[in-house]
Amino acid sequence: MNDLQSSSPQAPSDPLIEGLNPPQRDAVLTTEGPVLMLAGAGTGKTAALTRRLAHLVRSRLAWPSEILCVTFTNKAAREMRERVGHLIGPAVEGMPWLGTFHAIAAKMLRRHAELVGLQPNYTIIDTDDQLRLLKQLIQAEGLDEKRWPARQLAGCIDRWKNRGLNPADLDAGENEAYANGRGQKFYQLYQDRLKAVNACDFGDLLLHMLNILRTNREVLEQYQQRFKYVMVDEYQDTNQVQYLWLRLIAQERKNICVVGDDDQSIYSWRGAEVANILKFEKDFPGAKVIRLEQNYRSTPQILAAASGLIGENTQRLGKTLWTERHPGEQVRVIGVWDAPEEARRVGDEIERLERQGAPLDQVAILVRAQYQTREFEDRFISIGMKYRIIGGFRFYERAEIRDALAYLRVIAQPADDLAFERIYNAPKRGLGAKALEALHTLARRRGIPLAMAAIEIADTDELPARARNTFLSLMRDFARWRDLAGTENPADLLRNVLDESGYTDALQAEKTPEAAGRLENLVELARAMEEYETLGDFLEHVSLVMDNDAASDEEKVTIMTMHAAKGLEFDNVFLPGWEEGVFPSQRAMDEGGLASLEEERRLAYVAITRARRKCTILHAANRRIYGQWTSSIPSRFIAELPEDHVESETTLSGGASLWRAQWSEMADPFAEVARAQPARTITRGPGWQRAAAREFDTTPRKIAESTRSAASFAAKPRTDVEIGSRVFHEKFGYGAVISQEGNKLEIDFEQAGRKRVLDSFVKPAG
DNA sequence: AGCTTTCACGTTTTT
DNA sequence: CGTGAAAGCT
Repeated sequence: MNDLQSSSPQAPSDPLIEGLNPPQRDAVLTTEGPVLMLAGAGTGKTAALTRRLAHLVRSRLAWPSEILCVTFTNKAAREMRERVGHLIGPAVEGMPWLGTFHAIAAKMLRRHAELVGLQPNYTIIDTDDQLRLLKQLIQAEGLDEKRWPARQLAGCIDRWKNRGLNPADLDAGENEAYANGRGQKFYQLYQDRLKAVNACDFGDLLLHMLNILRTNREVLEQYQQRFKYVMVDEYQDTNQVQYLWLRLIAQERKNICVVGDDDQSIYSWRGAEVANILKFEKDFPGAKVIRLEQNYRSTPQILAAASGLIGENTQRLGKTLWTERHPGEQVRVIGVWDAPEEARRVGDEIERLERQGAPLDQVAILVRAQYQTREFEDRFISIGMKYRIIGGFRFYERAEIRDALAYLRVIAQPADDLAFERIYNAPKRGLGAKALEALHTLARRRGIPLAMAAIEIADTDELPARARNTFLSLMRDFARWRDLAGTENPADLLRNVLDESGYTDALQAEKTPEAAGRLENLVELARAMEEYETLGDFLEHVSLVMDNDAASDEEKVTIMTMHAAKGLEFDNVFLPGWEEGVFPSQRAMDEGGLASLEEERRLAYVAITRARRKCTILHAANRRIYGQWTSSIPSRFIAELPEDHVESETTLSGGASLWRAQWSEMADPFAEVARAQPARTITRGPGWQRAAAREFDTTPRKIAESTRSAASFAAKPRTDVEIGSRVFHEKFGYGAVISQEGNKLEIDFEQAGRKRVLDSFVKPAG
């Protein structure tokens, strides 16, 4: 991001530290001993980190293969590799230990698999497989899966693994977390089952390695010797296993440099422990703490707003960000009547930016929850604004891709029952639940994998002959493909498998647009396989490394969650939905109390600091949540923004009085404050703060008349339209009224089709 | 065996 | 309101 930064007068001799500010140089040159680099948002931490790595190699302190460098995401690892490559050239190829925690742990585990009862070609299963497996176990134990959902169990197991706990390590309390004290039992059953099918889940990669390092002195010493230097990015996101794992490896040489920002810790809900960064100095006594506080990204106005907000948090190491950039514009806060207006408003603003020549790929809308994206999507489609939504399904999560991978998994590893179950009847071969049941029974009795049972069942009279023959011929196909895997490259193997299994034919027979898309995806998958030598190589990459942030060449507005935006930056950032209950999220606060509130605040901080030039925050008085119109008051985070750096505006003129009236009906403490304010300002200030301090219940509540929409408060139902009458609507044109409910009309438009609209938007026609 | 209807449920997400 | 997954129906 900021490779070339304004440098201080004295010219450094080493080009690696040229252009770095003093703390950054310090971080690069302090190679020995523990280092904690506290790097605020936009302070050039990646520049410091990559140059430090390059410095270690260039000055011959370590060979590239002697440096362990861990990141959280593949994207970060890729970026790091690329940037280090620019600095040290092809030597970067010799860095096998630069990667994500999971990729590195998986690589280590391949070497020591037998120590935890696995074979080196173990399969890495994803959450989907994990859930299916757990469901089977729950059913097999005769539990009601509704009462004790597999999701819940999966959540428990994940949390235990994140904390480095094996089944035997659970205490009674933990055991209670699932099905009245059967947590441990199910955890154990699950681990046994995984071992039986020679598989690992994501959590296992780290936990198995930790177990190995804990119990095998030679293995531990081997890694302690090898890694002369350890570096960790986004240290505030490490969970307990990762922490323990790092500590074991680094505790001998103590050359560990961690980089992070406690203010940007937003993943505690998936096991990250801010405590790890807070206690680093205790874990590694004598650690040198380096603060990167010069921000190269945002304007002082944006920075001040964000700093003021995060200052409300109590548990922090504390940093003071500063910048040399020009002041810029204040953060703007806009209040609107409802969510559609919010989307309209953002659309208008972006169109204005566009007219001023701002590139659309420098505009982002960051939301708290995925459902908020729809409103913008709808609006942008109707005004023809180019946009892309980040998130949702990843390439390898699509059904057809997973099916294809399942075929490959059974080829590579016949014991992979989960993969077998996925494709034994895909495409449809007339094998159903009872056929699978028979296989399971046989497999269990003989202690063999399903794929093997599918062959042996031919010699029994368990199933109709037709089903037995189908199994047998399928297994003959697999035998042939397995041979093929030895000679052909993975891509061609896949093409053969898809054709010969009938998978391609089945999709072609569908003749739907979706099926066509699926076929394309499969072609794409085969193409992606071209670069891999062996099937095993490919399978490892697909489960750990394959992501698809499809880089689009077109200029589009980006819509994504605040979480997904971490690490990114945009000239213009829009932050909609800043209302109590939405952001901070009600659910988070219900579950985690004050700690969660602080995490939500950190999320707000992350969101604001994504903006380089202009940050616009919006809040709506009404929004539909789960189909129910819900009224909310502005987020407390808005009140926490320092006033001097904020410019407020509301479009609630006529509507505002209604809005306030609505709140006063409910004896809301803010109603008074709101009424006391001039119409064009947002309700905040001392009154707001006081009210907030009293912990008033700010849960969004259902509007009194549940049958009427919130918008119905804006006007009484109209009497000048009736069923069947012809009306005109600004956007949809002419249409006939089908029904009237409150002030909502259902209209059959001549052009736009059937729609539900507010009666205030239509005029009687002719 | 496969399709339809009903019912519950509903952040954030990487590997 | 929409979606997804489990029972019910043909």
